[in-house]
Amino acid sequence: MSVTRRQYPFDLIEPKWQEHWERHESFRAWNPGDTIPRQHPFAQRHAPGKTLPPKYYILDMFPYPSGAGLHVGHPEGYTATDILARYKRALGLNVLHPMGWDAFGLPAEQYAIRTGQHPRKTTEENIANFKRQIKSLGFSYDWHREIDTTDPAYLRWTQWIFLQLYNSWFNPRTNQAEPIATLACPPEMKTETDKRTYRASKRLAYVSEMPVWWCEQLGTVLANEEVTDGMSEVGGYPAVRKPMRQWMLRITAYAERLLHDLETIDWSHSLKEMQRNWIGRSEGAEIAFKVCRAGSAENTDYFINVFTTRPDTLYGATYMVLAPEHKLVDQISTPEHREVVRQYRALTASKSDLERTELAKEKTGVFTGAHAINPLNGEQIPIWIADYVLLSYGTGAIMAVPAHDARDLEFAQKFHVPIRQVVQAPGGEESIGFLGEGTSVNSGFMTGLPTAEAKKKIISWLEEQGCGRKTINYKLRDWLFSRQRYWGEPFPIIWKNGHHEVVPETDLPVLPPALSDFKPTASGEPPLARAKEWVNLPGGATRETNTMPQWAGSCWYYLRFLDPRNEEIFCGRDAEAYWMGVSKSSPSSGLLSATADKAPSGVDLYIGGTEHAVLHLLYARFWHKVLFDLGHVSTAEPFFKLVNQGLILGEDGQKMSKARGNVVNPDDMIRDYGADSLRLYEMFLGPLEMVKPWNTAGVEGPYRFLGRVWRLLVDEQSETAFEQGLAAEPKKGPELLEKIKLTSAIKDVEPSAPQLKAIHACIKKVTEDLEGLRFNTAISALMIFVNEAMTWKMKPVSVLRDFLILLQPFAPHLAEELFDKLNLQSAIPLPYLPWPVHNPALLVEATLEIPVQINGKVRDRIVVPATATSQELEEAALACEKIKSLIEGKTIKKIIVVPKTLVNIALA
RNA sequence: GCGCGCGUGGCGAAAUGGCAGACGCGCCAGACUUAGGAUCUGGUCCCGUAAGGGGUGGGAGUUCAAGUCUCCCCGCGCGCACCA
Repeated sequence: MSVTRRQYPFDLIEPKWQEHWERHESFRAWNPGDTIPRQHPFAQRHAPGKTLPPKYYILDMFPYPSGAGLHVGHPEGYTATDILARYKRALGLNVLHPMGWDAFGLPAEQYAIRTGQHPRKTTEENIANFKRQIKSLGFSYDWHREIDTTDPAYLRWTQWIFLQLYNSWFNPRTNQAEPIATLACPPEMKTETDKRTYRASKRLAYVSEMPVWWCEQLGTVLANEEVTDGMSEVGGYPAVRKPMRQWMLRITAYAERLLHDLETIDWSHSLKEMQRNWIGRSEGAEIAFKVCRAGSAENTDYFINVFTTRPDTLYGATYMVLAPEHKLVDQISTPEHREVVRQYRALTASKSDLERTELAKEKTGVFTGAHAINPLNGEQIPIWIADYVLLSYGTGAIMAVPAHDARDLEFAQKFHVPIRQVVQAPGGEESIGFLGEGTSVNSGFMTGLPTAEAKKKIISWLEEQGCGRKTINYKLRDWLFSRQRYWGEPFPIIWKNGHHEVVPETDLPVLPPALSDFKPTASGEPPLARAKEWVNLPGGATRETNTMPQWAGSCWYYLRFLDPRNEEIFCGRDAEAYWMGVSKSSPSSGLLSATADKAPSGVDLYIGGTEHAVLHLLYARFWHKVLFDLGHVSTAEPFFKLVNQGLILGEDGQKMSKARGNVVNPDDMIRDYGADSLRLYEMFLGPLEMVKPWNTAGVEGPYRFLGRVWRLLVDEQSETAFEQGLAAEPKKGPELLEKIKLTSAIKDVEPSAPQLKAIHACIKKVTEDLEGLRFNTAISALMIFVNEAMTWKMKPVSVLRDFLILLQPFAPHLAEELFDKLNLQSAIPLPYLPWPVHNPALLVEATLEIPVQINGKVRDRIVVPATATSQELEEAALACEKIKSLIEGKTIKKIIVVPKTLVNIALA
């Protein structure tokens, strides 16, 4: 490829300016209290020593540095944020735009297992490659703030935050996390052991026995998705559910706040919806059913609690179902049913969650022989177990109302359980199988009430009787936080005589031990358990050998960027207050975005893919709220505005993947067209948030546009000389580049009215589009300007200067090169020059062409002075010959005049 | 099944309820040129020689006026999915 003549010498221009920015630390962001060197570009615009201008924190989702390197999807979001970062800098804001590496993770570890190379080594290589690629795109990151989650200086604070979680409990009275020391133990707890156990049960980080899939042959735990029919996907070995000691984080305590606070942040509707869905709040009631003891020798009373969103249908409950794993199954099953129950439970246990929830599966289940008493009418109803009831949701037991629940209906029909209608559907709809709200029937004191009323009434009745209460249930579960992996943060925890204790803060970081074998051990213990001398501490204590999941490092990285080299604290208080605090919009400029006017807090703009819609974004919000409660950060939410860039598909319209062979490598694009063209094309492709297919041929458009910009300013003859010189001595490129002169058509003269109009129209459109994140139409406005300016015989310097400021965020290398050649002796370097402001007066037209419609169809046009009144417009329209002939003999019903826009004549 | 989003030229796409198709790709014609896969100029929604007519997935509605608002249907994408 790449035999065509280059549009302009981007291959010389781009490295030159990248090196320039690096040498001058052009994009270094300054913290309060920093001494800003006088010669730094920032100081040329913002006098050092004075208070910093308002901040703007614009963040990318930092990448996992995989071995595959960047694909063209990465630079989509990165280019968008870079354009905005450069734009906000030009507006005079102090911009924080950092980049780092989310470098713990499974691929590095698996690669290590296969090749015996230490993950540290491959991670370092991958980071170096990612960094080279990202730098070759000319992004204005502050590389002083680069962070790496695997760096001991970073993971130390990840561990520190874990300790904050560990040392806290959630106080439901204050609805926030508080230090564990404030937790009063119940008076009956006398011994230290009791108290410790009680506190352990309340901590935000706690230990729990959890069943996980364990595969003996592979020597590792497997995810649910990796197990089919009790066999491992890989290799087909048997896998068993094995309870293992796991660390959990009490995210469920924050369910309500995580849900509610979504209303305070500016995220897309669909993203918020996904989080709401994940949290899965539903209002209903918990109802206790007493298990019949008729014929039983035991004295114990058993109660089964169910959760229902439809307590109003209690009269319609004709049976109950427990999840097969429910604790009470063994106790309540009658002797003659024990064997079938045992068999059914064994069958269920061998299935993966995936299989159990498979669609279109026939309902299965067995009768336990036991009955429960409906608290409302004393009726005895059979208790079944069935795998359509999940232990993990609600109470793991349901009251089945087949008449008004699709699943219960299916089950009841299959097993011939009675079906009793208790809700009348509105509008004569079929009532059996009706799931909506209607009117209660056959329901005692609820009969005749609409569903909402019936719910209230039954709940207060249940509460009076003491056999039920109103509850809110969440789908959200506590976060399983431990992994049996090597390449992750070790827990800062030690075990003594069966209880856990923290590693003192002063002993952080706890670094992973040196290992040569990263595989899990045969016993199911994490690989860290192999490092005996690391695990065993003096006095019989041992280290926790699980590690944290990959999410840990990304839960707080945006905070470390604020103060990345601080060794005293995870993030300095002043830095946090400045960058995360409410930004004060400058009153002098109307150009600050609407978000600034709405007084946002936290990260001002966060751009990244939808793949993190729930996991990362929910986990990070959770950690942030804990830090907020404990007084370590000043905002309740971390990311004020969040935008998801749309996926870029391959040329075939399919998702880019190695297997399909449709991956486009940015390196190739940069080699053939340059970074500026790639940046421009990525943004020109379509709206940022839309999914859109890549088309390499399409890069030609922006590439030619940049070629036109080059030719708009450069002298043809000196360029020919450059080309010839380069052909003769290719090594002298950089030197020859400096000799290229600008065209003599560029003069320091007053622009003409049309020239002013062209540039001011461009300023207006580009500015408005940047505020609205409409990069594609902003670029189109730049193209329109250049297309017109190409026809000018004389090119005023001031107009080109303004244009280059507008171009700089999009194509920074070319803009810098041409700006440099303009030789304006500007004290302020291009990236810090004030953004131009358009003058509306210059855009006013003297005359307007106004369409004249009849019944909404354009029939003619009139040219009128821009000042024409509605009356004059109407008269001019009616005076047209064409219009006259068309309305001849017809009755005019109405004439609509939209000033400066159109005239529409409605005929009867 | 439920929720959300989207359907506009050959393609990527524009369009505060007010002239549909800006800008770009591709294509066609021409200019310059030894040459063109560089550049420049013109053209390019459909039917029609034209006048004119039709046109934003389909159907209805609101409106002087609908790609845009409302309802129904069809298609595509994403998310959740036995969530009680």
